[in-house]
Amino acid sequence: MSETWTTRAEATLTAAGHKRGGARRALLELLEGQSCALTAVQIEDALRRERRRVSRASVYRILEELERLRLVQRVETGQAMVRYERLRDNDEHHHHLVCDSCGLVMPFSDPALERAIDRLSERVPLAVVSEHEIVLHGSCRECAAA
Amino acid sequence: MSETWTTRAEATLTAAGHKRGGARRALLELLEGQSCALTAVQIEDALRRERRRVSRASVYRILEELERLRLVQRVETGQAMVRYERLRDNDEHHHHLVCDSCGLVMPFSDPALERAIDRLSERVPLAVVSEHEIVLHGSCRECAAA
DNA sequence: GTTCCTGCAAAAGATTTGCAGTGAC
DNA sequence: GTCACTGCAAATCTTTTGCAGGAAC
Repeated sequence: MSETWTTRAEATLTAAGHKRGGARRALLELLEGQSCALTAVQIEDALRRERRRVSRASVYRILEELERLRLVQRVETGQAMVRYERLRDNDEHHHHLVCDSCGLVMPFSDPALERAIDRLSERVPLAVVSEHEIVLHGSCRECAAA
Repeated sequence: MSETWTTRAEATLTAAGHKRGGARRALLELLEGQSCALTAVQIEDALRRERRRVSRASVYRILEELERLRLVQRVETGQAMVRYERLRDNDEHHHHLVCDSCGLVMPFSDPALERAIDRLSERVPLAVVSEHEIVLHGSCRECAAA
């Protein structure tokens, strides 16, 4: 990738008529470095740890706008809180495994599954399929051993 | 199917040490007849329409217990409210399509996709995969035409 | 100077819990 | 008689909104 996600995000935001802001900048940089989805509270805590305190309201407002611009994707894992992660290019697109005992969330990806979804998307009673989300629930190795 | 889901559910509940109760009975019968997932509020409203008023607290408590006993499955569609539906046999197992414009939720099923998930489940870093959930987002035909 | 950005506090929703009375076994 | 079931009201928790001051352009 010749440009980072953050760079692209800032360009998209500018094109959409947004000005720059410190809170949003901090949030973009945080999301850039994440390998998997975080909740709003986790994001707030992570930023606080970096001494870049951002109010919860701003976290939600920024995430909402990033989602609208298709820069961020919501992930629902059945844990009462929505998670967010940056929308990835196809080649690093992933889905999620959830351990229902301890709440651990892990990413996974599977080309065969993506192909099955792509083929399916043509045959389904939606005019447009813009996104898909797959979550596998179960027990992680640690919890299963316990 | 030689026994209904409701019959099986009541047997499971009895085996788990539960007594009978009117609210739960009404809820089981309602879920039996549904073709797709409902929110707790929709369940409460549907029961009220049948003159079988059940308090919201009971709806949630009953659904929670039914989920624990694997009689009901939660479905998250990114609409701020969790949906619930009875857990179906493999041959009527389905997933969900969501129209992000109007909120319509529709079921779909696809054997090829299920096979891909089954194969995948063997290779994934979870000791046990108990369930999976697939949601496709997009625009329904009506919203896309408008 | 105008419009966007942000934090704070309050509000809004969905879901859960405490308690007291009723009902099943 | 005991323990489960239920409704009501209150509490909890996540997410959203209103407002006022500050910053970007």
